[in-house]
Amino acid sequence: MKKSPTAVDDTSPAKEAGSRRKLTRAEEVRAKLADDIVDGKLSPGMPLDETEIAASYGVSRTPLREAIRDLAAMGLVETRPHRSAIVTRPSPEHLRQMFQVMAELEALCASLAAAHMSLSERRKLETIHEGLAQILKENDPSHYHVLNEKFHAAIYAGSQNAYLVEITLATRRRLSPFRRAQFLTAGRLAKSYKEHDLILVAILQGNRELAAETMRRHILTVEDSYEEYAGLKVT
Amino acid sequence: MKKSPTAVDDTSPAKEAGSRRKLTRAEEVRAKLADDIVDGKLSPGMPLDETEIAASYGVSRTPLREAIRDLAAMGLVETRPHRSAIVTRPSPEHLRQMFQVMAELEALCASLAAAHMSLSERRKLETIHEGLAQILKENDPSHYHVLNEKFHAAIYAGSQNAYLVEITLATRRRLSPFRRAQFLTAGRLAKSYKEHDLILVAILQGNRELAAETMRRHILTVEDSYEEYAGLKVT
DNA sequence: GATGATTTGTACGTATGTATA
DNA sequence: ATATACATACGTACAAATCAT
Repeated sequence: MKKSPTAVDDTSPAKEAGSRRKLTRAEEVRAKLADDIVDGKLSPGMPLDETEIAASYGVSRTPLREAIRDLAAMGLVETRPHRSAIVTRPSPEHLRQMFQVMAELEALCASLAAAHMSLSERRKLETIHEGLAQILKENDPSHYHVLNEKFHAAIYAGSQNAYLVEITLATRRRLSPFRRAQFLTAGRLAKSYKEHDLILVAILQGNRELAAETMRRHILTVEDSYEEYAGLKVT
Repeated sequence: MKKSPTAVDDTSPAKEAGSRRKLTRAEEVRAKLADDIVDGKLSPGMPLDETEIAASYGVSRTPLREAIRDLAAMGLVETRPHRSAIVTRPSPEHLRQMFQVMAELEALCASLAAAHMSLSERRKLETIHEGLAQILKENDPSHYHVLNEKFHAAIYAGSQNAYLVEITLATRRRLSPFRRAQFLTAGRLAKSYKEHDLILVAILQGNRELAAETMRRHILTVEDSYEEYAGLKVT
């Protein structure tokens, strides 16, 4: 596991759990580029020169082009014929819309999880939450981020709906470049943990409405936090 | 407009409204393959031989491979390294999950539309609905289908959320191969129209909850209708 | 289980379209 | 506006992996 800490897994369209089959060059390059975009090493708006990048990864342009096409389908880059692909730079309005949908998707996950999560899944979620409490004490944003992803992923899985998990993760990945800074704003760590606590309780109680509502609020708070950091907020 | 009646538009990842720029070969082939899958000319499980299909379309394997990769990202085909891509054949369980998510996405669209639809959008929706009434009299399933798509698309647009529109349309496209037969079941046309009527009224009244609930029911009824037709239903 | 046939994955050269002087 | 430079789109050849016998 030498992936970057901020990497969102499941870069593949159709993914099997632990299958460690040999990757094609196109898949390798796609994974690397996706990570670089998700954790901000490639900034929104930046053009991706095929020849240049292919050379830098030591592959020909063919697999690189396939990788870029996948990234375009994921929404991470935008392509137009005969022009370089560029890292997606959504307008503030489009970003707002994506956060709104993200909030609803996660709320739906939470609601379904409250209804259908298995006992072992509930225990696992609690364990992750306790881990977050530990990290909170040490005030370590980067470690918090990793476990935070797991907390949310555990709730997605609890929905017992693979398709919902798929589109929720895909949306999360698209938003990742714009959520990175969230834990840098003052006191966000502690607030996030408290929100998680409310969500966890609601899910464990099997209260679907409450789970949905607390999760929705949690996500929209993340958006606020980003806007605050990025200086987009009017407030 | 010589596209097949059942074709779901917006095959492109990033689409501009009326931009009629010259398509690349990869885009042309992708559009054709997507249509063929969506309206069932290519059956789930069928392998797509690259050499064969490339020859049949008169293009080389390079653009064809790019097209297949896009289809894989859309979920219309499944690919595994060094194996032929096959038209996606979801399990009954996975199909159920997709319909569940579809119902929630459309319900969200309807809810947001009830809150935010513009006056001209409302009028357009009414016009479409009246067109459906006309077609209903003539009992013409194929024409009903075309306008039915427009009815739903109009509601998506009314949500004022481009990202929601994007993923809802994408989900609809993925489900299309499994919804084709819905209007063949007895009386489905008339029932569908009545459901639309309830949805329309709720939206025009600005009743978000009711709009969501009537839409959710409508979609799940479509699923039932498919299952009935496909013989999957236990009832 | 090994070997040949078949199909996919990759490299590279040329054609074509875009941007800029 | 025309031409030139440059990046992408596509075709073809070969390598590598799968499958069929």
